[in-house]
Amino acid sequence: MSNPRVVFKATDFERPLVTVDVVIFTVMADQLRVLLVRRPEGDGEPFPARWALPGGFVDVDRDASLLACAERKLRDKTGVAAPYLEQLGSWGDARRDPRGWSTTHAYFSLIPKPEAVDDNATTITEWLPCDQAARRRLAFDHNTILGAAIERLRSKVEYTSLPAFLLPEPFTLPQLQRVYEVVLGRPLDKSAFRKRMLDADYLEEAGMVTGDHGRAAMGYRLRGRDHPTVFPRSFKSGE
Amino acid sequence: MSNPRVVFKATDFERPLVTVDVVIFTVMADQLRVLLVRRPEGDGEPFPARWALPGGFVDVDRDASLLACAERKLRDKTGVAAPYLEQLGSWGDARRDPRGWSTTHAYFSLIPKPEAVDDNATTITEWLPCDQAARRRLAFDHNTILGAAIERLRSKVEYTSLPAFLLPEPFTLPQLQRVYEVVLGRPLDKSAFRKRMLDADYLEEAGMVTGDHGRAAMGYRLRGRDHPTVFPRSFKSGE
DNA sequence: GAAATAGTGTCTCTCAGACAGTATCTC
DNA sequence: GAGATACTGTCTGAGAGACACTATTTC
Repeated sequence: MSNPRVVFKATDFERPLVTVDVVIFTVMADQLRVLLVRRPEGDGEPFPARWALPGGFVDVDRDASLLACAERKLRDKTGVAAPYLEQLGSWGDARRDPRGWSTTHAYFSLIPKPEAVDDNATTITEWLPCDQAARRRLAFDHNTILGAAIERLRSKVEYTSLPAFLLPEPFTLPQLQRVYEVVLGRPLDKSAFRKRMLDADYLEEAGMVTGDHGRAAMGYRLRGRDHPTVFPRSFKSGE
Repeated sequence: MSNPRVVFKATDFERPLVTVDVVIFTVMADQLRVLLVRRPEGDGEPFPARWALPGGFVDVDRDASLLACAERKLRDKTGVAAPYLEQLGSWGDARRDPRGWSTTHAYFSLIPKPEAVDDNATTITEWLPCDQAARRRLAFDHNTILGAAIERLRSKVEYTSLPAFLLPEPFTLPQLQRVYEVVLGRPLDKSAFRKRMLDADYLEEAGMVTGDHGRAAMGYRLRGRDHPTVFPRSFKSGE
């Protein structure tokens, strides 16, 4: 469908680069950790050998949508297929990537501690404690993105069931409370915690689980794995 | 910088289209309204003559960043330079634009009722009550985006000072309460409302304002126009 | 003074946190 | 039974909503 007149078409604009990055959190050894990958050192690669968030270009032939692209990248790096995956935001400007005006669509994901470190030989990856990762000088503007992800996570943990996605099912309430405490960085009252979790009615019993010592505990499963539950109030009013 | 070897460079990927759309809210005549623009009818234009959110392609030569691009589009359509502008999210897939795989970075903005409808002759615009706009069949996936914006706004109004950005300064507490009620679609208790607003300490007195009838009221200004204030709790616990 | 609007005081109920007590498991 | 962990009950204090009351303005 060629146009005989000389017309400036909107699609003739020079197009920015389009990428997707995923901030993947888990809890290992009572620490909140994030997955980083090492940038390749090939010719013309930006930020060679720097640590970065997993991500890359949208492939218009393979990816039906941005979300599908994020899912693909998550699957490639962790093997996890049905995680909690939420959009974090987008960043784009002329200078974040030396190859040109570029945009990234950042997602953030919560997964249970991966069984085996799915050692995809092509990339070097590392599960780094969040605070350490935030202090490293990452590639691109990934410090900004990671910072936003941590902030969003910490904030949402105050009033949502998000931490449940960091645990393998079934999990017990004490285990869940521990995860909340790890992410928030402060202890919570057991009684108040249990009241909130059970009143919210987002858990379903899944039989008793016996630990190493002490009394056995009830195991729970999420009632809906697609959306987190929002609690009516925050922990520690006002704080 | 040509490379003698035949190397597939990442930047050789086919690039999606990159656009920015802005959902601009205001309150007029005790109604929450959103700005829509009519799509042009030129040759090859998608969704000719349909209503759409204001937006368009990122111009890599003019726009330093996505935010700057959104600010430009807002300024062009409303003349407002320093509004409340927040990123809403991004959408992108192979089918939302007939011209090809496209992405949009959506922002949402709150502005006081514009003085004069800045009738930029080049585009037809309309301030449409939100609910009506949401029922129209808009161009692209703009119904989805508008829906997300309304949901985000309504949700944030429950626990933030966002509605203050919908009013010209100085405003009185009764005026502010009216805006809250308009956006939330339900009445609020005067006493509780005032306590919340004043306790949050985000307003600064700006002299008495006398209305048409009745007692004069204290006028207020926002202490910080950059970030909204988050209240410790929501209106109507739990609801 | 009446009408209209702005602003305050008080009561009550709910709910989250504190914390102590009870239950059940392993050794 | 001791130690460890899971779970529950009760008290208390803070805070939001309901609602009635007071204050200040115009006519």
